[in-house]
Amino acid sequence: MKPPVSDPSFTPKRERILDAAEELFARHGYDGVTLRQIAKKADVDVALANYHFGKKRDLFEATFLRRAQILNDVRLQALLEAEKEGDGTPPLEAIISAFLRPIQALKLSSDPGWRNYCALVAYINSSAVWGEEMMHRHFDPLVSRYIAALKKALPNTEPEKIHWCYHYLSGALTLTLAQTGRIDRLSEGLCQSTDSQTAYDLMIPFVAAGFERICGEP
Amino acid sequence: MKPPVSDPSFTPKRERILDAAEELFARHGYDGVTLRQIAKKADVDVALANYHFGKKRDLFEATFLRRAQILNDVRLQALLEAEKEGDGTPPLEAIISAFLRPIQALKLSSDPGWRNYCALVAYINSSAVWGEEMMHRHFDPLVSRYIAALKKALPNTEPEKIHWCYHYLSGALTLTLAQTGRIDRLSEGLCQSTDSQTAYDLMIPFVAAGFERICGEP
DNA sequence: TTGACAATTCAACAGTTGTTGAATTTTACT
DNA sequence: AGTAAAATTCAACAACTGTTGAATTGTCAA
Repeated sequence: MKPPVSDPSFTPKRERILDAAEELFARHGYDGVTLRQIAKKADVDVALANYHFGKKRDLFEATFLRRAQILNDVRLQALLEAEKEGDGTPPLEAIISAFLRPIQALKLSSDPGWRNYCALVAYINSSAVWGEEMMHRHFDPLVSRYIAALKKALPNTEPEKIHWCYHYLSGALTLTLAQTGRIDRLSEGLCQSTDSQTAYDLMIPFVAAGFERICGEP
Repeated sequence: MKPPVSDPSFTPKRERILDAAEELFARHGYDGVTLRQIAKKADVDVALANYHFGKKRDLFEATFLRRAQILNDVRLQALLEAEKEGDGTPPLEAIISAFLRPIQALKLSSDPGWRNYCALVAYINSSAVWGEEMMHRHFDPLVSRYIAALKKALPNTEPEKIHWCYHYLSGALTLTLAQTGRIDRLSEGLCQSTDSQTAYDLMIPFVAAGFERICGEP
């Protein structure tokens, strides 16, 4: 029962609560999950969630925050590397790759928890109740850096258009993260929601072409 | 208290329940809304929802179904018209327009209920629990016709790619319908979630360019 | 007016919810 | 070994949930 140096408040059961909450919140949303369901899945007493995290709302936020910083870090690193390679102004597709590839990498990583977390982010981003506040506080600071890079890569473009294009990108990504299984049904098994490789390989050029059309670059 | 000829089971309070359910379900999701909240907003007794619709789940489905047929109808008409103008094989952008413009038109219509309904569809489409089954049953039959038209407009393209491109289109549309207000914040007021005109004017060429890039047409 | 039937409300149920304070166990340090 | 603190469980609460059957009101044709 040794805590990792990084987190002094580490506890196995505490972590299991977060894992269970991640999975359940991602699938059923905030109101679709009870603390007892979470406790049962984590094989823990109900009261323990309150002891560690306080109110249900705080547990939800803690679940969201646990991996948010990691995601922001790998994304920032990808953006910085793209800017280094591009001498300060990387080409459009490199910026979009730096935005999407880190997510793909995390989903393909050994930790299966990232799949649930991605679905959780999709839920939050689609929700008018949670999305506006939480995404803004914890993701928009970095997203603003991507927007700035896009403005540099697409000069002479009204900022308004760049924001709308990012909005479409965000939508395509969000539905991909949600993994609702609808594309599987609609394509009659031809495509799979879980096929991250194809999903991101095609999303990047798709979105890049959209940006170029709207923002009038070659 | 005269029922419109079209619906023999019409009742003002019944309709008010649907209106209230539409607004609340769209914003807070299925589990985030109680029957008492709906009844209160509709200024009606709780038991009346059960009398008219049965279980809560049935009320949810009835709310979804009320406008689904209308949406499918106007969309089908738009697709047929595009096919007529294009001599059976309308160009790519005409198909995408036939898919998106009807929604824009409904949102700009006099009935403000369509705004709530669009957010409800966004919620359902983003949900792994509801999306797979309900969207498949009630929307995919028509969507398959759009897919077929896309295949005709983009011959020599692997169907897999067309399905993924439609998936990105669906994602961009879904986030637009959700109207979470995030683009307002991120753009610092430069763009508004409620600005359907710009949202769809830009979405159509954005998506068309994406299709062309992936499916290799001029 | 009466009588039927639909629409609506009233009252109440059994089960579940988030949350809390006290009791118990485990951990870590001397 | 002993002890204080942290971690965990136990037991219970008041409030709220969806749902139902009986009672009341409204509607409209005979």
